[in-house]
Amino acid sequence: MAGMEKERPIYPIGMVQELTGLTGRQIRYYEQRGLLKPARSGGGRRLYTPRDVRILLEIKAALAGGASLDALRTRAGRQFPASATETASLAQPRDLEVVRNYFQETRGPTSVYPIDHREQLIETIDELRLKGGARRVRRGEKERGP
DNA sequence: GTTCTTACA
DNA sequence: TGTAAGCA
Repeated sequence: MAGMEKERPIYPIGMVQELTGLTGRQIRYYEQRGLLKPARSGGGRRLYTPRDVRILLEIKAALAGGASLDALRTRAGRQFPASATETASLAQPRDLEVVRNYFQETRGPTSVYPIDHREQLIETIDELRLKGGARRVRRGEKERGP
């Protein structure tokens, strides 16, 4: 069945860094914050599944869109990430373009990201942008950095 | 050589 | 978050 592929823990953190473009520090930090729980090898090494990689990419995109780790952690408690709609909803209306741009232009890291999911995400974002109207960023409002 | 934990700028 | 130290 679709979505029932084997998700064996196989990637060492170094590989995950290459796949996501995140630093080991960030990856471990997100785990510390409860967004991930990778398996461990006998020697204590972290082993990530393809799903873990997707989750990290979701986090990266959501964070770029202005979402907070706490907001993401709330979702993680259940079945993070879930859907494209949910990912898009994590971003602030004014930052939807940032998230959309990420999924639209990102190359390497998305080699492990389901293309259909990405396209669905972009469509969802476009819908939200239209529905939410062309809300503009208020001048003087605090910006979020990486 | 790679990853891990802890700690500090 | 980055980086360094000291291990496994």
